[in-house]
Amino acid sequence: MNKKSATIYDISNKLNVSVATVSRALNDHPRISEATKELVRKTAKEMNYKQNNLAKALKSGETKNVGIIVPYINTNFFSSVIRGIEEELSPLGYHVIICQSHEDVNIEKRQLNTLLNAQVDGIFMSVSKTTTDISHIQSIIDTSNTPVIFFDRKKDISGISTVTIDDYRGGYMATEHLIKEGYKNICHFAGDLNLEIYQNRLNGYKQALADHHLPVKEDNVIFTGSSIEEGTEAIKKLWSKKSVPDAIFSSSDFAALGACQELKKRNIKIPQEVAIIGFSNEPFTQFMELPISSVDQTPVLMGKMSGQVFLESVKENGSGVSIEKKVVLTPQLYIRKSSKRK
Amino acid sequence: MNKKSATIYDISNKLNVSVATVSRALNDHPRISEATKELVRKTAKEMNYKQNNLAKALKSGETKNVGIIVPYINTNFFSSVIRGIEEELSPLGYHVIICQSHEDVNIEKRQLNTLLNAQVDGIFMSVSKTTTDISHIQSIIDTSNTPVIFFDRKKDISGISTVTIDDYRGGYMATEHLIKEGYKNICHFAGDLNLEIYQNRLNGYKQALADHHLPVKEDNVIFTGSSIEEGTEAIKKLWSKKSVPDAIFSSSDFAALGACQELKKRNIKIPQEVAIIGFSNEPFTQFMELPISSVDQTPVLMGKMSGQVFLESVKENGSGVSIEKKVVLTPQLYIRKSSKRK
DNA sequence: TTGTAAGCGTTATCAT
DNA sequence: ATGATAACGCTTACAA
Repeated sequence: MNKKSATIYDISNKLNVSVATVSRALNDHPRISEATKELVRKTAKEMNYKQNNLAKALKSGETKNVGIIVPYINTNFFSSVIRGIEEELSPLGYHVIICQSHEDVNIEKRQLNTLLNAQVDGIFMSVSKTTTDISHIQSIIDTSNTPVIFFDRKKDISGISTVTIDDYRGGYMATEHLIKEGYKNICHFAGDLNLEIYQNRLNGYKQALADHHLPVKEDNVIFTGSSIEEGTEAIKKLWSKKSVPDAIFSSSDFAALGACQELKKRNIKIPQEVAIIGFSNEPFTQFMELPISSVDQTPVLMGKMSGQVFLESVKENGSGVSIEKKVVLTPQLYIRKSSKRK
Repeated sequence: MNKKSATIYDISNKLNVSVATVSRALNDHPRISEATKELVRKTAKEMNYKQNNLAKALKSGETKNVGIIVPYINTNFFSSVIRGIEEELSPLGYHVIICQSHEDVNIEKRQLNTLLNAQVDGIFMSVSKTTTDISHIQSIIDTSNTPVIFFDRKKDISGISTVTIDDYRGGYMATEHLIKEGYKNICHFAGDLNLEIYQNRLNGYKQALADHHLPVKEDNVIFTGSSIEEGTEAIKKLWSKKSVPDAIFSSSDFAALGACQELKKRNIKIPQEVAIIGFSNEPFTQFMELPISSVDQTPVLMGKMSGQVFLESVKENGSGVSIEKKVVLTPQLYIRKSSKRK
């Protein structure tokens, strides 16, 4: 059995018509008689003909593939964004290629090149924590027509569209919620300020305090990563001081979880003595015996919007113009037991 | 600025050498002088030459893309398997294309065709719950050389390699653990028996009971899906009967969680009155205030092994032979508070 | 060591 | 309505 699939030449030979006719018939070209169309389609099916997309792509320049670069794929947030992109683009015949940067700017750089090399029609990315120099991304804009779309973790590069949530507002909402519940000495677990998202959450936190005439103490801002351990460490550090906070707004759900665990160990009651609210609305936050309040980033929607922005820029590319889009989604506050005193 | 990227013809023109020489120089062909190689490489860089992989793929028949079909991407298990595959294959220049079947055999069928159409070098898949008829998969084997690898949720098709965990053993281990902790009336939340994995877990459960001379009661097997709600429903059903179980082995962590919540509502103490153990070792199981025991499926390893099996079959394809591989991984028991009475 | 030219499977531009 | 042929960008057997 020969597993090499049939080409339009094979059909052309069998039917004694030219390849051009076969190609046109298969593409439902208007100036081909219905009779030959029918005949070609029939024999194509008989011969188990499969169109070679590679050849088509080589001609058209479109691969119908898009690339996505994320730090890691197996977190709820990123896999949900990917799901959104896939669901938006798949019905239009696009395929989604996934790459992980492992939070390493050098890998990110390599993945970017390899995607470009794979001739993708567009690239979606969330930059790594170690991405400070952005020349590798800038150069894509300068040297290729491949549209790049940042989602969530963006950098300011002219010509690149972005889809983000309003992290400032998320920080503001979370903090204001704590204030309204009567907490007065609210501290913040801040993330890596190299990323705008963490800067914005921090700024939202500060502004909410200021707007409600509460002092903004630099001592109340603890820099932590996104791990459980760093959450417990932060509590140890805070509780070694003279004055302890009565609420925590953490920019990471995992750090919030670590804080919960450490507070429990110290027999400190949540939310009576200390309130906690996290960020990302990771699935586990709602499953806990003491469910943790959190700010949802609507990741699937973020993916879908990113897909739409890409489609628009593909359309524009044809018409010569290219407009930079900035989509900002509204975060959703999920208030649970960990921050409800009233 | 012209963003159309340079080809080997452009280099060939500029240097007054043939395209063949350029191609060979770029591919480090042994019979090209070091001088010209150097020259070609230099000007290639200057002209910002990027190899067109499409053209290369059209010639070679290899796209260096592989496809993955999973029910959903945004669960810990599947995204972790994907991560494993990506990490194994990415260093060899492969790209990973993701598709979701949404547990629908018709979508699965379409995705399969579209991947084949995209000329992927291999396909990894975990079949959907609704996949009973497998002719669409069988036909790939018959009509193409594209290797297919099943992971986790497999079907018995000759010629297809599989990477799974020993679900039978997983079920046996979990049940035996409960028995050794002194539980005697153990029930099982079984999944959709259309999938082998759930059949095997059920069989492992039954055998463990039999081996320890405990009665296997059909009443103690409740069929549930993988949701929290179905877990709570199962408890309601069980506790409406005259005799209630003192332990639950759930084939799903989510159903186990639902059970925990419902038992707690009824003031039934875990693990004193009832023990619970789940399956999959979802992240949330360890974060809970009452951590749930579970059986880990080593998903990242499963992905890596799948990648290796694929690489082997690519190698074999060249040599004409094709050996069907069956990799079976050992599940890991994670014993936590929810099932420790002693 | 380097050049010529065919071929991978399509689509599109001319003709007819 | 259909055919001949060039082109997409690359690799490679055959020549020189």
